[in-house]
Amino acid sequence: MEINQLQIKIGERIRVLRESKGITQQNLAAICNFEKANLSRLEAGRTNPTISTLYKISQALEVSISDLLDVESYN
Amino acid sequence: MEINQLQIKIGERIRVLRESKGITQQNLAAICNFEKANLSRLEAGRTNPTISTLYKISQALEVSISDLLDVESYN
DNA sequence: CACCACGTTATCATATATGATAACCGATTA
DNA sequence: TAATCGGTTATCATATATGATAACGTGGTG
Repeated sequence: MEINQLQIKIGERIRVLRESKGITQQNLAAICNFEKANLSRLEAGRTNPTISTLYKISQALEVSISDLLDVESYN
Repeated sequence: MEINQLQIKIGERIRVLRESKGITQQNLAAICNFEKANLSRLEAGRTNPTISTLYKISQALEVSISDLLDVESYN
C-alpha cells in the first residue's frame, strides 16, 4: 500500500469516528489544541502525521491509536 | 501518558520485534532504507515518528502498525 | 595486539509536519 | 439580503523528523 493511501485512510477513519461522536472539526480541533484548518488537512490525508498527533486525536475521541489505523498491512 | 513515554515504548517494541526476528539494526535499516544511526535513534525513543516511518518498519517486520503500538491509551 | 560487528551519539542539511492566520465555499437561517 | 456554521484551501513561519556522515564504545575473535 502506498503511504499516500494510508494517510487518506487514516484521515477518513478519523472523520468517521469524529462524526460518530457528533462533534465538529472545530470541536475536535479545540480539544486537541489544533487549528480547525489543520484538522481539515489531516482528515483530507494531506499530511503524514506523527504518532503524537494521532495520540492526541485518539485521546480526544476516546479510542486507541490502533483504532485510527483500521487499515492494516499485515492483519 | 506522556508523548515521550509513548515514543520510548514504541522504540522498545520495535527493538523486541526486530530481535525476535534475529536481525540487526543494520539489517532492518537497510530493508527500510534508513541509516542504522537513524534506526538507533528511533529505537531509543528520541524522535516522534511519522506514520510512514512506522509503516515501513511494520512492513519490514511483517507485522501491523498496531503491533508496534502495543501500548495503548484506551484499550 | 589488530580487526570486526553491532550499536550509540553527535552533527549538519533538508524535507516536511505543525502552528497560525486569512479568505473562501455551500448550506442554512433570520 | 445578510449572517452564521461547518468545512476547505492557501500561505507563511517555525519546529522537528529524517537523511547522511563521522566518530566512538564494547564485546568478540583472529
